[in-house]
Amino acid sequence: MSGPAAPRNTRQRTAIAALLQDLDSFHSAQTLHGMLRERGQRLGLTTVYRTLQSLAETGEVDVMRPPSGGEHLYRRCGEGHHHHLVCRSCGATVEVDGPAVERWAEKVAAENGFSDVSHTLEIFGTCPACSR
Amino acid sequence: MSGPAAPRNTRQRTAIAALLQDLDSFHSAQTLHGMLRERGQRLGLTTVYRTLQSLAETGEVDVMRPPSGGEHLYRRCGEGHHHHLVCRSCGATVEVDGPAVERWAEKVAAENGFSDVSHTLEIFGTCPACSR
DNA sequence: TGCGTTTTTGACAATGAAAGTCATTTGCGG
DNA sequence: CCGCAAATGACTTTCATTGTCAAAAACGCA
Ligand SMILES: [Zn+2]
Ligand SMILES: [Zn+2]
Ligand SMILES: [Zn+2]
Ligand SMILES: [Zn+2]
Repeated sequence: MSGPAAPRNTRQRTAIAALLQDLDSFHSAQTLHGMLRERGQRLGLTTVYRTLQSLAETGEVDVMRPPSGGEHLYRRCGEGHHHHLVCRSCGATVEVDGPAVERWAEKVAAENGFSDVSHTLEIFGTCPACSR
Repeated sequence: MSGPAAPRNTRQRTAIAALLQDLDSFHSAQTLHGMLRERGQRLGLTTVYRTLQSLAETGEVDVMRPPSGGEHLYRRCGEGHHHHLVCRSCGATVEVDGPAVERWAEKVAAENGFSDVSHTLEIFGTCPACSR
């Protein structure tokens, strides 16, 4: 009956979590790994991949796949369901909520007899700083 | 001043377009290539990739990247902006419209000073046929 | 604090989708 | 039918991500 064993507190996992706390935009595993090395951390890229995956599974970080293609991007986000307004140029991200959208998605799915419904929604644009 | 030269009418391009007309769910380049070969068509995978990319650029097909990861999926869709309600199990797809969502996205972006706005939105679920 | 068990790590190899290469083929305008 | 630019495809390359497995580290317990 014991839940799914909590991950152990390793130096690497702690460093990754700490870095994500400091960042407010989405970054790839490779970029995060680079940042950590610059900070003097010694860890493997494989570990970064695995840890991000683990954090994503428990909902501690959000994952997004940019429509333009390329790597998966990760960001430490607030609790609960939300969406993102992301700057295409600098990655600056604003968490947004849309209760009406949530209801609309549920309704559309129900009308078509779909069950077990989820959705993805991201808004992209150029942020004020970048449009100068 | 001449527009961007129209693509030539090749046997391969015609076959790909024709196959997409017959299908109503999203499929990967590899899957489409396999289907075409089964139909007796002789063409290279590279050509399928290139043609799908070309069709996507002109908006003749929609591209989606499943959140679960994996290959890009393509589907011949109706004109104009719309979104998709997709069965996670069989890929069955319903095109859906949400004018209110469009306005909401615009408003959220405007409120945050973002310009040049676009968005992605897909709804996933289990279709009636698959939930039997 | 020392031990034993189990998880985590990381260097390296393997995978696989997608893009690049380039010689050959082919559509198409004249 | 000619000529040329675009398209094709077998092959190579790229590169994000996952698999492997021996060594290292965490943690419950004595
Ligand atoms: Zn988020
Ligand atoms: Zn939502
Ligand atoms: Zn289905
Ligand atoms: Zn829309």
